[in-house]
Amino acid sequence: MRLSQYLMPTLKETPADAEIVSHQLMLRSGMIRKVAAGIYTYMPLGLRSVRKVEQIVREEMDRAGCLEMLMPMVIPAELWEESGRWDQYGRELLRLRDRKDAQFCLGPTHEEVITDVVRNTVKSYRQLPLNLYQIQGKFRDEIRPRFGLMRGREFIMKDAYSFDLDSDQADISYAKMYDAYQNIFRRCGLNFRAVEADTGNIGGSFSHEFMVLADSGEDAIVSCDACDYAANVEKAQLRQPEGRCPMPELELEKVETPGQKTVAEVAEFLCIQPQQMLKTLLFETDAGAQVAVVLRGDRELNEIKLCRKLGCNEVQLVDEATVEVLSGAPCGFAGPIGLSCPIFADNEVAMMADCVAGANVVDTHYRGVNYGRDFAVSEFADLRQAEAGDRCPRFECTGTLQSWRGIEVGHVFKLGTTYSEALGATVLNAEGKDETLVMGCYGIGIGRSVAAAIEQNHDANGIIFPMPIAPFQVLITLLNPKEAQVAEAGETLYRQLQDNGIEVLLDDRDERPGSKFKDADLVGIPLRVTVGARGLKEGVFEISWRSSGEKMMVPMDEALQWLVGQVGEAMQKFTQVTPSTQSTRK
RNA sequence: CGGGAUGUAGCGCAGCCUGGUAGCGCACCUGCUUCGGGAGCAGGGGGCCGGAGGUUCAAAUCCUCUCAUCCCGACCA
Repeated sequence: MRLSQYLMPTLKETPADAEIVSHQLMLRSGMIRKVAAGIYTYMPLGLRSVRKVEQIVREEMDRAGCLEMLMPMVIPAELWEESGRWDQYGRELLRLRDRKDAQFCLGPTHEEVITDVVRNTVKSYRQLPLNLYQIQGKFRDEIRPRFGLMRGREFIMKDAYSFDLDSDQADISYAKMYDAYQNIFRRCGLNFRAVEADTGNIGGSFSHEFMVLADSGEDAIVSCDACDYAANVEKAQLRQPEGRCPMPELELEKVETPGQKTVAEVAEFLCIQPQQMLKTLLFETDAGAQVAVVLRGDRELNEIKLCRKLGCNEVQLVDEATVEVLSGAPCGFAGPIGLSCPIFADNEVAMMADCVAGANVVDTHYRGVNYGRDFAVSEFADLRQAEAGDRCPRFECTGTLQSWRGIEVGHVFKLGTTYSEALGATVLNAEGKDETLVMGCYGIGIGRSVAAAIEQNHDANGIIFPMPIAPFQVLITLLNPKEAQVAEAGETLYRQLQDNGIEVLLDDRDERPGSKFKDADLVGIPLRVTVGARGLKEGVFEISWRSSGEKMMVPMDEALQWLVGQVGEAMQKFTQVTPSTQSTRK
C-alpha cells in the first residue's frame, strides 16, 4: 500500500477526551474515529490490526475443532423471553421494534440464538461434541462506556458455544478452549495470565478470565508467588485464619469520639491501628433483607462473596436514614453490639480481641470489644477482598499473593444446562433417551485485544506493534520521493517485498523527513526501511526495528532476503503453540 | 443512575468574570524556497460559539431548560 493513496489521518496532538494511552494512540495514529460514546469507526489501518487478531482467533478455533458460523445481530424478543432474560437483562439490552411493532433486541451475547439453532438441528449424541463460534459485532448499552475500544457499546467479539452430552465431556471442551486461548493470546504477542474468575450473572459452574497485565487494567487480580494459583480478586478465596484468638484483656468501655466517623479518623483519634478496629457495614439485598457485615477495620468487603453467602444477586449499602433506624445512630457509629439485624462477619473477626467498634450511639465507640463475650454473629464467612500479602489459598502451598491490574480480553465459562434446559435443547443418547445438552461459552474481545496490545507495547513516540498483529509488517520511508534514484530503489524493494508475501506500506508522500519519521514511530510498524540518497551512495538501506530503535545498514541486494527472514522469524517467535494436550486444568 | 467537569474551525486551545462586528497554534489550499526527526516566507479557504427559549438596543459572553461528551463509582469481552 502506498501511503500517498491511503487514508491514515494521524494527529499531532492528543484528543482531549482520550484518557488512556491505547485510546490516545489509536486516535492519533488514525486507527479509529469516534462516532458516538462507545461507538467507533475502524479506519483502514485499525481494521488491519483487528483483522489480524480475528485471523489468529479463527485459526486457533478451527485448530481446536470449532466451526465458524454467523448469527444475526437483531434477535426477536421471543427467544429471550424463553430463556427468561428479556425481563432479567435490564437496560444494557438495547430493545427495538420493527414496523409491525414486534419487539427485538440487539444481541449482546448469543446463548439463546445458538441454543435455538442447536435444538432444531442436533438430534443425536453422535453429532457431539459440537463447538460453534462467530466473530461479530455485539451491542451492550453499557452504563459507562470508556477508554475507546476498551469498553465500547458496540464491539467486535468472538463468541463460541460448546455442546456436550454430559458434564465430563463438557470439561474436555472447556479445557480445549482454555488451551486454544493460551495459543491465541500468545500469538497476539500479549503478556497475559489466565485467572480463576467469578461466573457473574451469566451463571455456570466455573470460569477463567484471560487477563492482559497492564497498570491501566480495570480488573484487580492476585497470583501466588510460589504456585500457579491466580484469580480475579472478585473470586479469590482466602484461607481460614490460623492460630487461636487471643484472650480478652480489656473490659468493654464506651469512649467519646465526637465527629470521628471513618475507620481512619477513629484510629487516629484513639491512637490505635485500623487493624484493631471492627468495621460494620449495613446492607440491603435485592430481596429486601437487611444485614450487617463486620470486617477488620483495614479490610475491604467483597460484595460478590457477600451476595453468594446471602444467596442474592445484589447488595447495596443502606441510605443514611436506614442506618439511623437500624443502628440508632447516624452514619459512622455502627457496631456489632446490640444490632437487631443479622450479623455476618468475616472469618478474620473471630481472631480479633480487644477491638474498637461503633457503639450505635452518636459520637461514641466501644473499646475492648470481644466476639463471644460482647456480641454474637449469625455466621462467619470468607467475605473480604484478597490483597497482596495474603497467604495463597491452596491448601498445600506456602506462597504469598501478589496483586496486579489486568485487562480482561477473554473469558471461558462452563455454563452447564442453564440455557439448554430453558430452551429444551436435548439429544438422544445411546439408549435412545432424551439428554439435556451441557454447554460452555467462550468470549474474546477482538478490539479490546488490539487496545490491550497497544497498552502493553508503546513508548513516548507511539505504538510498538508486535509483528503478528501489526497493520503492516514493513514500512518503507522514501526520504525524498522526488529524487529518481530514491524513488526507484524504494519502489523496487516495495514490489519485491510484496511479491514475497510481506505486508508493506510505502511512505511515498511528498512530506518532509521529520513528519514521516514521526508518523512511522506513531503508527508502530515493526520494521522500517529508510531510503535516502545518503544510503544509496553507499549501496545500503538503513533498516531499523521500531521496538529497539536499533539501526542496521543492509546492502541493497541483500535487503529483500534479510527482511523476509526477519519478518518470518518475528512471526515465528509468537507462533509456537501448545500442542493440544487437553489441559487438565479447570 | 449518583458525584465532578467540559462543549468556540478537522485537532489543541484563548475569548466569557466586566455583553459591543469571533481569535491563536497545528492541519488544509496556492506559490516560491527548503528537504535525515513534526521547515520558512507570502497569500487563501473554512464557524448557526452544542441546541432551544429568555433578558437586552445588542449575547460566544448573563439567566432557564435541554442535548452531547469526558472523568470517578456499581456491570462486562
